[in-house]
Amino acid sequence: MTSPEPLAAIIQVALNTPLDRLFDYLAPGATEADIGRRVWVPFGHRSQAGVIIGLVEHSAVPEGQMKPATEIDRGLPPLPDDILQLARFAATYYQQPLGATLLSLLPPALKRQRFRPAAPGAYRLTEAGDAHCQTLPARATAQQRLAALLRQGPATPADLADLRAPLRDWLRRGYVEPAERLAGPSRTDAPPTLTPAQRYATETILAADPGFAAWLLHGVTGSGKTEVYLRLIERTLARGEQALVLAPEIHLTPQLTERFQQRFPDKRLVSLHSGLADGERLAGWLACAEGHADLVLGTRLSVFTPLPRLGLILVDEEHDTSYKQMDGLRYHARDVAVWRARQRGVPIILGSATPALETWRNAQTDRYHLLSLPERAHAEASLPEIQLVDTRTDRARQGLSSALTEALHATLARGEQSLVFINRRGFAPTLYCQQCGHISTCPRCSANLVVHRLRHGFQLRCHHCGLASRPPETCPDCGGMDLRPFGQGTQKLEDTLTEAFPEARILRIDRDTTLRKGAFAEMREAIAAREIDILVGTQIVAKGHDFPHLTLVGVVGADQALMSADFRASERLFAQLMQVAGRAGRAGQPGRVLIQTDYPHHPLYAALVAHDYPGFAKRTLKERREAEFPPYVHQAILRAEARNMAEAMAFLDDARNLGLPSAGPVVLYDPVPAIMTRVSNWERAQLLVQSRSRQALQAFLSDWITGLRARPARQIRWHLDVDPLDF
DNA sequence: AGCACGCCGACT
DNA sequence: GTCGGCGTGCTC
Repeated sequence: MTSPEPLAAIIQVALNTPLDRLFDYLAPGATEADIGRRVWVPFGHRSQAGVIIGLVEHSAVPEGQMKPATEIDRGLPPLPDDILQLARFAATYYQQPLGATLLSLLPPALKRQRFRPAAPGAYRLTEAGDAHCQTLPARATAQQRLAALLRQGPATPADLADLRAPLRDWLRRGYVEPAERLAGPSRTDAPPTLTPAQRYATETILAADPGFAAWLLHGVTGSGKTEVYLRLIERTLARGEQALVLAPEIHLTPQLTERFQQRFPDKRLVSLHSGLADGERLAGWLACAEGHADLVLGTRLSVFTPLPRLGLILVDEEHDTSYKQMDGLRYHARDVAVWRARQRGVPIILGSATPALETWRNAQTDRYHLLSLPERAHAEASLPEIQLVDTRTDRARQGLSSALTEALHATLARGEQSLVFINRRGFAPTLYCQQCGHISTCPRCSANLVVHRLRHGFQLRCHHCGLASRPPETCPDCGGMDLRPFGQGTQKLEDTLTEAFPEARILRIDRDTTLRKGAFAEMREAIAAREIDILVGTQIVAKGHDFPHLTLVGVVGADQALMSADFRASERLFAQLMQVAGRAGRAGQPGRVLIQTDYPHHPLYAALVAHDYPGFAKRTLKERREAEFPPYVHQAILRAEARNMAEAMAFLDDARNLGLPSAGPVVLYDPVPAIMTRVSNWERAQLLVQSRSRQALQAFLSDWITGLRARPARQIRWHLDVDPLDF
């Protein structure tokens, strides 16, 4: 009992290298308690941060080769066992080395030797602190002043500038804790009354057996999914547990954060996303890991945050493709979240108006429990009326049909707001020679150059490699003088609208106008303040923002996606149109949606007009089953890039031959050039691998990748994408 | 992935 | 005679 733990001489360290193995270091004095801790070790010719994964007494590494670890960081809490397990799962499932996985889920600040969490925005008294204040002797003048300040509510570091010594002492003794922000004017509005569907969903989940269960909350836009989340979180917090809420985009989190903080003013809320400065992100992460934070709201990366008291996981807009990481560890945060919920034995709720078909099928086969919110939460807000404008008869001029133009006029006349949605930024998608039909293409990519308008003049830009150039004066092919922008982009549509509605205040929202930090928030405020009549925007405006005065949505250029070679394009289009349609008409005003199309009889549009997601899903799933596509099979893609296509294809041919003997039930298709054949002068090819059995695929992949990594791949860049979302 | 070692062309 | 090109090989 009192005997010291045996002195483990050797630690196994995970490091950020592409080498899929651990490295042993001498660390006299290391104990089991150091597992999960950061450690600094000499590696090759420099020093690296690693994570201690295990302790051993003997190593296969020859004695003379083993180096001593430089320093174990015992100042921070170690990564808890469940996070190590979660990382192990993700590394195995997504075929990424454990070291690279672990170090990518650590806040970046922890990978540097010197780091400092940002000072919190404010401090506040804890319950213990409150009690302590009652018993303060009168002569403890500094503490008396501190108590007086803090008992009025949270105080900022500036307020407490001359009280830093007692503050530090109180922090250490747990009388004071960091507060994420000053509690705003504490709104004590009674929570809204639940609709019957909301009440049913809430009560069903609350009444369920404790432990893991996955719920799909399928609710049309405006049906009040967030209110259901809030009720579930309320109970989680009341039990002293932590809730983890994932949201797809940084832009979306401020709105949610505000709403959550207002509802739970005395709880500590942390928001985590990659837009934070390293210090802020570390501070938030530590608050979670140390159990001080009650509610975590974050983008996909926050699924890996240590949470000792985790009691509930929510994934909002679970179908959103930004949950899938597109490089490095190519994980899907929703899927990792489900695994984590099961591991921790807590419920998880996936919310969406248009669930991913994978998720919908899981609900159909009872792996997930389905709960539906079929109506909008406000009795007076009915679903928007979706109409198709047949652009074969009502020809669009400069992108606008007469039906849409009239509707915009009428909306403007009523003093209400409109949104024109077009998923193409820039001025026009191509520059076209009237004489010979030449279209300007990127010299480095197999893509057309997009025309952008600058303050003076035009620019050609490649949306894939970033190349920007001046438009040629004459056609490079035939010398023709008549080069014209062809087609519609947000900028041109903005011009067209300005001309057609000179009296309207028009605002364009796309990635180009929201690059500046805070720009998006300003625009949102301008819209809320009714300083804008017509919005023009890309998908960035489609996602989850409430614009209460918006009653008309026009959709331009949607047909584009119907032509895509990607089998998921129609699923994405349906979700996107449903989402943008949901922007129309919320608080009591009916909404109207006009979609311009050359294919008014396409079944996708028919389902959309009927607000019939289940019908769309049923039909699409049937097609997927017949074509042997996900979710009926599981896929992985081996992608290769080389300076020329032959090399990329040769690498994949070779990889295929390597895999064939052990493929078993796994099908290896022939390598093919990627849809985007060339990007930044790298030619790309891919090899699709699939199986009905996820286990069989997993087993195959791990051997295959090990074999692939073992062979030299000169001049080839390659990676494996498990459960790829695009091709 | 880094980063150094290593063996062949144009420069003070 | 050297600086440096990036091929190849290693990292406890």
